[in-house]
Amino acid sequence: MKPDKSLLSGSTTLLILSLLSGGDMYGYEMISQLEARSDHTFTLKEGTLYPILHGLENEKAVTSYEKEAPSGRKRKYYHITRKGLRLLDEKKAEWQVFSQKVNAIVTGTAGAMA
Amino acid sequence: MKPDKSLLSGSTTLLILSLLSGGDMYGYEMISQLEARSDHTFTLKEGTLYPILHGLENEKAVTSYEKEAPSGRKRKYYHITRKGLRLLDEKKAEWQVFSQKVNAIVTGTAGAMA
DNA sequence: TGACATACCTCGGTTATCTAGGTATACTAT
DNA sequence: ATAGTATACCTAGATAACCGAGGTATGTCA
Repeated sequence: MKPDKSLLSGSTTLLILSLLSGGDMYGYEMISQLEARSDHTFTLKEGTLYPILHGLENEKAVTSYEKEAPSGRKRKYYHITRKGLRLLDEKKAEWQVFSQKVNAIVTGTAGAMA
Repeated sequence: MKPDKSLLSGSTTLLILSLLSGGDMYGYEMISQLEARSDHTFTLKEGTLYPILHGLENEKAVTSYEKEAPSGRKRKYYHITRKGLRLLDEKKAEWQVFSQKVNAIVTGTAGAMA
C-alpha cells in the first residue's frame, strides 16, 4: 500500500510547467521547490524529472541555458516558451476538470446519480 | 498527447470504492456509472476494472455474489466491507491532500514561495 | 583528505492502465 | 431462424509513467 505515489502520474508535467511559469529554474531546484511547496506531499525524483525536462525541451515547450551559480557551480536553467505556456493552459484545464469530477464522485454529488 | 488518461492513475481504486459506498454494484454498471457521473471525463476500461475488483476482493475490501437480473442474465455484484470503507477513507484523505497541493502549486498560492 | 551536499544524467525494473482478444447470454430486426 | 448488437464477464500481453540505483563531477567543511 504505497501512498499517493501513483496519484502523481499525469500531473508531473503540469507541476513542472507551473513552476517554470513563475520564472526560470534549474532541475535540482524544482525538486526542492516541489517538496517545499507541497509540504512534502510529493517528492519528484530525479529519475522522473530529468527525462521529462528533456522531453519538454524536445517538443520546444521549454528551452535551457547554462549559468554559473555564485558558488561557481554550473546549473542548467529551464525557461518556459510560449508553446510551453499554451501546454500549461491545456494541462491546467484538464486537471481542473478531472479533479472536479473526482471530487463530485467521491462526495456523491455527481450529476447522473442512480 | 492523450488527454487525462494517466491522470486517472492512482485514483481508480478511490473511484470504485466511492461508487460501492453508495450501494452494491456490478462491474459493467460501474463503468457506465463512472462514465455518466463524470460526464465522460473518464472511461474506466474493463481491462482495468476487473483486475482491480479481484484485487480488492483478495484483500477483503469487497465481497461478491451472483444475482440474476430481471432479464435473466447473471450479474456479479460487489459489496464494500468495513475494511473497504476504511480503505476508502484513507484514499479519500490522500486524494484531498494531494489535489489541494496540486491546486496550490498550479495557482501559485503554495506555502513556501521563493 | 574524506565526507557530504549540490547538480546533472541514464538504464533497468516495477506498476498501472489499456488493447485486443475471448466466452456467453439476451434482445431486436430481418 | 439468424444475424447483429448490447450486455456481462474475463485475461494475456503491450505500453507508458515513475522510481531505484547507479554513475559523474564540483564545491564546502572538518
